Amino acid sequence: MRERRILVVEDERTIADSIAVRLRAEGFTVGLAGDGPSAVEAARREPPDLVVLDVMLPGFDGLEVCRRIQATRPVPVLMLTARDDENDMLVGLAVGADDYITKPFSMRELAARVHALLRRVDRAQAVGPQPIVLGDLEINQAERRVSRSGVEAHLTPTEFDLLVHLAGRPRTVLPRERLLAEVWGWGDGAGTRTVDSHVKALRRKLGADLIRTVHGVGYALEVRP
Amino acid sequence: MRERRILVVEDERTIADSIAVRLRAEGFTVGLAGDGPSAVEAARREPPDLVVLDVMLPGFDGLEVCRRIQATRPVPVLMLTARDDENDMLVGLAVGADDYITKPFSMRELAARVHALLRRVDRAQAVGPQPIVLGDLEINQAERRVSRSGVEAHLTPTEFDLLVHLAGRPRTVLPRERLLAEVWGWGDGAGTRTVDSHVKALRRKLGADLIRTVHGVGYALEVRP
DNA sequence: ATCGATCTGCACAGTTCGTTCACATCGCCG
DNA sequence: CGGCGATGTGAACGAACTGTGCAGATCGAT
Repeated sequence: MRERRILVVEDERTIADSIAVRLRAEGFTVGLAGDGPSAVEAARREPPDLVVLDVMLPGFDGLEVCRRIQATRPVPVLMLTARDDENDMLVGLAVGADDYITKPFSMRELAARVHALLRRVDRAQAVGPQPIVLGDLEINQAERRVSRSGVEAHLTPTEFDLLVHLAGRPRTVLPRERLLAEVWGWGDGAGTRTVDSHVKALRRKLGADLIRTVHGVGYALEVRP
Repeated sequence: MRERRILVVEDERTIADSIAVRLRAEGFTVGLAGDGPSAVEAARREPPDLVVLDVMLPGFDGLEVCRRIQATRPVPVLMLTARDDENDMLVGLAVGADDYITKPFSMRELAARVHALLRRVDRAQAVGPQPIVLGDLEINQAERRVSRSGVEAHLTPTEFDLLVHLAGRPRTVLPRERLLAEVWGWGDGAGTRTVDSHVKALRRKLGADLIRTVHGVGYALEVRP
């Protein structure tokens, strides 16, 4: 994985340093900013993968920073709020923060939140072929392996591709034509039962309840814990 | 991308016009409302993609407007608040606003916020299109699932499409001919009882009080909390 | 070229769905 | 209150859709 850059926006030097030390120990590259304007400037100069942001800041406040940073490019934001200040939290989440943590907090907790946030974003962006986990279904794209409830199933190439496409939009009903277009690359496969055949194969190998058929439309992958 | 509709609710004519001009220049379709009731009416008639809402309004206040508009369909709301009135801002966010901006503000700033909000919403929808929520009725188009008061009902394709059309204009009476045209694509279905049959099926599956019949005209979907 | 695995499309069967019909009710209006 | 047209109701028929098994075609490896 490529290097991760985190921008820490915090005016209290002690806290800022503690955070920086801990995050560097976790393998991140850390940038620091002590006020609003320099935070925005830093974010623009070197776009971070995540921002740790104190709501109480000199210059203009953290919410404003959050908005301005998000204005140029969507980036996950972890907000630091005063204890019990539910207002800050509410407003923060409203203007685009993705998570928050109340002072005082432990560095261990902060690091955990940071990792969790990055993981969430990674999954959302589906950048790398990291294993997809949907309930009891596990799909390892890199190894082209699939298992359900820990039991591995042998899938043919087409079956695997079809499953991955269904898993890409879990629970969503995908019309046959769309599957034919995306998996098979057919512009028009009207009147073909090919999709059905492969769905049947998937059901036989992974369980009949995995794929829901929506009459007159198509199929959807169910997610069951 | 499809055309974006923005509803501006603002009683001061000068400000409203300035906003409209700017947003139109940005490529949006802009609707205007000068008071609470007409705002709610306008939102129902032509559901906007975003609402710019002044908290100070004649009729009933902006918060009430916000609640009523959101009651039918979740839509991002950008609130205009008086300077330093933190109460307005907090309450606004509590009732469903997604961002706020304090007067006075520049049109450039407003446009930036609008774009940022729409981007955020898009990102959220990329993960999963939000279900339509109308009172105790919930319609998930992507999954083609419908539930009322948390109880899921199995709908046939036609029933689902009909319901979605009715839900698109809640409380509005839709004539049979129009439903036949939009759902069935029939130019002329005079003398047919098809609509009635499917309405009956919907009532049986989702409750008799969901759809109101207007004698001699057609049907309307009711919204009850 | 041969073999095995896989893919595709078809025929058949079972199921679901849509439409219409006949009849019962309802609502409007004089 | 009585009649007429509109609507609710249940059943039934045919049409459309999907599940299933299978055979031929295709592809890649030996």
